[in-house]
Amino acid sequence: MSNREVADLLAAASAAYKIKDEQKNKFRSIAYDRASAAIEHLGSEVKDFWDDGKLEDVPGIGPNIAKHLDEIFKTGKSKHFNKVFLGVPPSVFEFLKITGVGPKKAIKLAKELNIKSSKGAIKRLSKSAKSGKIAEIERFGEGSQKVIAKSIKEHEARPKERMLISQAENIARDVVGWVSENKSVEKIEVLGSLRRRASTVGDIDIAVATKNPESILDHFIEYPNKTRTLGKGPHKASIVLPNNIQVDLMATENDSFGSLLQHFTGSKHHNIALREIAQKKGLSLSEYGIKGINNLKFKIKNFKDEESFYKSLALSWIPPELREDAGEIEAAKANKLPDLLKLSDIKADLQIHSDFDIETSHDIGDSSMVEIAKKAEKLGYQYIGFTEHNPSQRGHNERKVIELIKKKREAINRVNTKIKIFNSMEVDILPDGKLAIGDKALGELDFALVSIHSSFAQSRQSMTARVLSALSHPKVKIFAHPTARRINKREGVELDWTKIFEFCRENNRWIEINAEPTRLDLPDYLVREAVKAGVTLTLGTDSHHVRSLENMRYGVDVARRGWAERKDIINARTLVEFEKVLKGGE
DNA sequence: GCCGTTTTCGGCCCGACTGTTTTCAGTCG
Repeated sequence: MSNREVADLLAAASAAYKIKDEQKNKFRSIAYDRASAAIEHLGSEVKDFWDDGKLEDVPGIGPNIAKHLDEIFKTGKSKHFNKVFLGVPPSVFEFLKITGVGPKKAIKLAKELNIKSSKGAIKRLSKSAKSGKIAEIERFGEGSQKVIAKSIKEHEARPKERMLISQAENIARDVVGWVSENKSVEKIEVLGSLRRRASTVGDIDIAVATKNPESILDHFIEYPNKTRTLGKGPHKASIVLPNNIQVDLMATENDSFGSLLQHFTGSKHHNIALREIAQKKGLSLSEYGIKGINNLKFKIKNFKDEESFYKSLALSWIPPELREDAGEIEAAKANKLPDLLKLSDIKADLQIHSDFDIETSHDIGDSSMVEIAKKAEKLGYQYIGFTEHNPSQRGHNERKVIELIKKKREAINRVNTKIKIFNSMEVDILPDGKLAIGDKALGELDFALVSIHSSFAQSRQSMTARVLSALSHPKVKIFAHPTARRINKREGVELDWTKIFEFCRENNRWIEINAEPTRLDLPDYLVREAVKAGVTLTLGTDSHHVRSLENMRYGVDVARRGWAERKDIINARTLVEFEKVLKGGE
């Protein structure tokens, strides 16, 4: 069972408790919700925790939930959950997928409309909305009926998919441009997961400092590209853009903008953890500031910036990338936050494809070596690696491959540049773990990257053996886009990361953080594990065009979210240092 | 059902917005 499936199961149990218990035991429902969220945000597989008998190490999972999950992992069934779901029509869990419908409304709809089966439940609900039956239900009405009909349409049109960070940036830039046309904007910032630099973004959150929130919100909901307005109050409004993209805007006075930044940046779990800390100190936290819980004389305290906000809780300022309630609050308390990698630390790009025709069966780049070298100089790099794909296996014996590599070296030598260019190559890891070019050809390279481009579905065990076999060759230094995932398109391969990380640490192999926005691979949660394991990482843009060299910042985002510091990154080292490691390696 | 730097019992984050009523429950972030 995947983390997603376990999280869904626990969330369904939470909903079932809400329906059955009424107010009697609402904290049990909350506990299941928290356990569900904990697993959803868990870095590693919850099944691995179970394998090690450490389910209760997951915060939010206690003896009871652990016992129930144990039964599921062992037998695939659970008497407990069957009992929890008993008496709740399966249609309810379909209805919960619709925005605006929670457990209470879902059960009412199921009962009053007599829709019990999950099969076709949403279709039948849609019919009931059209025939006006929903409006007849007590405490529903014409308004609710309309909203439900609209939400069903959106649900059916496109299941909500998270955007790539690069897409979200573009959309946010447009909306910010529009809102900024209003003259009462004093400050405007994009917050939420985009500010935390998450690899994918769900909703776009924008905060505005202003003396006139009403005028801002009125202007905001007139955004020309919107498909509808979800809601609008005195401080907040939400609109929907094409492809079901939601944009939330919140406006406040300048003197509490710091609190607003903090609140709207999240993450939700980070904020909840902060509020729990505040509560123990007799304080209450909100987007408006901090106030006393039982002390009416204690006036709300405003914060102009985030530093003073965190300081008032005896915490050092926490970089947004770390705000996931994954240990950053404890580290801030102990003044032990990492000194995160910065874009300006990067001295090289170690995955670039030029237009040199290496006669590969994969794709080649669009830009010349000269263009790329010039751009790299502009970015302040000291060295780069050209890593075109290996020549196609068909029609190239080793002699021909060597010829091509030599020809490429001559081309590199003709580039007039101050930076050092390494003659490298991205070599396929074949299904059996062998490399796509021979030993002598590999010997001609300065170093090689290896990566998986076929047979993605191998078992964890054989995939791990396959990769370790490829990494064992002395010329291989980099394991590129290691999970081979394509965001929203292809899941990553299964690997025993503990073994991979250990091998790389012991044998001086570097694991890539591929900065291409559709990959961002190694993913942030595995970067965190790699850093903990003492593995050295490398950043590469996988550029096939000169302008993609700018994507390096997305790779830096991922590194930062994985708590990586300058010392963890090979291409944050100077050329002299890099060459020393390259030689000393093997 | 979970959890502990005042607790193994007694708490459990905070506020906005909507629709339906007329003071609030439900949902969301």
